[in-house]
Amino acid sequence: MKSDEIMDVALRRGFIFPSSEIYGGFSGFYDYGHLGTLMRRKWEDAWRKHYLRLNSNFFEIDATNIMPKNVFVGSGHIENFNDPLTECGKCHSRFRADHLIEEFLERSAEGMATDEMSKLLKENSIPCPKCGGQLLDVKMFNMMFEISVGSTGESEVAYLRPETAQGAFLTFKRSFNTLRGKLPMGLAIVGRAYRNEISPRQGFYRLREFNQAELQIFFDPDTIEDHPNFDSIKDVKLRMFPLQNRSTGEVDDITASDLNKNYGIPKFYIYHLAKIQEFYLDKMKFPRELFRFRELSADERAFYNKIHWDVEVYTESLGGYKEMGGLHYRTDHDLGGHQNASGEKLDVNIEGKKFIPHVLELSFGVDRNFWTLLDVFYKDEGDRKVISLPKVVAPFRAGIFPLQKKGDLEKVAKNVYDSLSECYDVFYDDSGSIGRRYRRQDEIGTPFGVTIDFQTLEDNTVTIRERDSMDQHRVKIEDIWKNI
RNA sequence: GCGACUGUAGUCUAGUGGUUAGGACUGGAGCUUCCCAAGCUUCAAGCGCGGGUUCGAAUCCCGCCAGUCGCACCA
Repeated sequence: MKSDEIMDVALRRGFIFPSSEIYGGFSGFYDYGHLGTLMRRKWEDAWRKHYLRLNSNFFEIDATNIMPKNVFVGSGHIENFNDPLTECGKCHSRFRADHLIEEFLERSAEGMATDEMSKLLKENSIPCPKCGGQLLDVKMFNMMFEISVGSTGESEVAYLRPETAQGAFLTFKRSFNTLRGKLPMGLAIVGRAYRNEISPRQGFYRLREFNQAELQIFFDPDTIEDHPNFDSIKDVKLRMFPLQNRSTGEVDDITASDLNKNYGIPKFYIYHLAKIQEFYLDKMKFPRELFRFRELSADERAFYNKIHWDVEVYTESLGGYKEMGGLHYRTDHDLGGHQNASGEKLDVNIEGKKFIPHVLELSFGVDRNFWTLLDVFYKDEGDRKVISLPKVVAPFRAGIFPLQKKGDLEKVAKNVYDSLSECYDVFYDDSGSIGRRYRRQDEIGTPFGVTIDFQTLEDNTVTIRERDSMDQHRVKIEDIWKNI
């Protein structure tokens, strides 16, 4: 199994570890080791570089992970993240209690207390839809982690954020003012989010504590049909998997302008699809055929998302195309919801025009992207294992090797290491044969090896060895940086 | 959360009531002027956790934790 092989490398070399492992582990939680931390940071930096540069009015902010209950009343999470569940006493299947009541009694169960639902189930002898057995008491299952803030007694109910996005909506008013009232405005947050998954399967794919990179773009809905830079991407062929292709599984290459003309998707949305694809194909170097945008059906997407395509990458270890992120046109759902719940005016007034800005959300799961990079670029070539990570995300840019551990070689190698360390993460290794040291670096994705040998002492040149081709060439020490 | 199966160094694995728990790979130190996993010497590292049965438990029983699969869940 490929996921075992990747997990093997990840554990052995220090990408990720099960959390709290010496106490038996903790399902749905993982720690990042030294390589994983380097690599994730690089992915995040590449993400920042790519998306924040789309517009000079896009910035990163940082918000708290803990927020009071009312925030999630306003966001809708209290209502939508809180499912009343009942379990069959006989076959142990679980069902949404409110759905059963609505179905059997044909009455709304909205806002109904759990006690009342339990009573209704019992009084009307609503049976288990699967085996006819008796249903047990209704319990709320909340996907959010609830915590209490403050000393016991007067503590306030709060939650760990289930997505980073809310921070951008909550600071919208201040951010908009400090950025001097211009739209579009982008607020990015890269950070942790928490969801109390019932059963976090699939190893590293569904976590209870995870990292997100999200960009909320606030804009005037009247401008959605255009984007000032649309012409720059109008001929780009996008990898689209629309609903009507579900049965065939085929991905269509559709140019940006055709998407606009024939599919009626607004240019503002398409522009960002193109930039997302650029990130995956040009920056992350994923093979084109592994990438697609998947259109979600009305059932699959949240009611407030007017347009929603997921970003998917074919990930062998996870068994197919997997969601890496999504592009969500959320309209004024977020700011409108918070305006209603908080009583705070969140509309803007631009040259006499008053409106609540709409939101286009670019949302990515960092950990999933991290895992998928390992998956896509890992190869077992028989006599060596190699992860052909693109330079921008490889934990180390180069390994520095003195051919032998002899006085002068070591001294020169240390100097090379020190000077390259100024701009790159580099790794120094003087133990084992030179071949073994190359292989060690291949396995963690280091693109280059720099070897200091006896010739170096004569003419100041070193060997640069390239990871994927294993080719070597000599360059002067002062030219190394140009060659890696 | 339910059911089935599973858990021996970092990895793979031998061991079915009495073993100094064995091996391979990996890792560390050293030898070899060493450019693609050579070899030699040497060191380190393990029975998931907790109870119970027994004179004695990696081995049998129970609970927990974790993993895989199925069901449910995935706003």
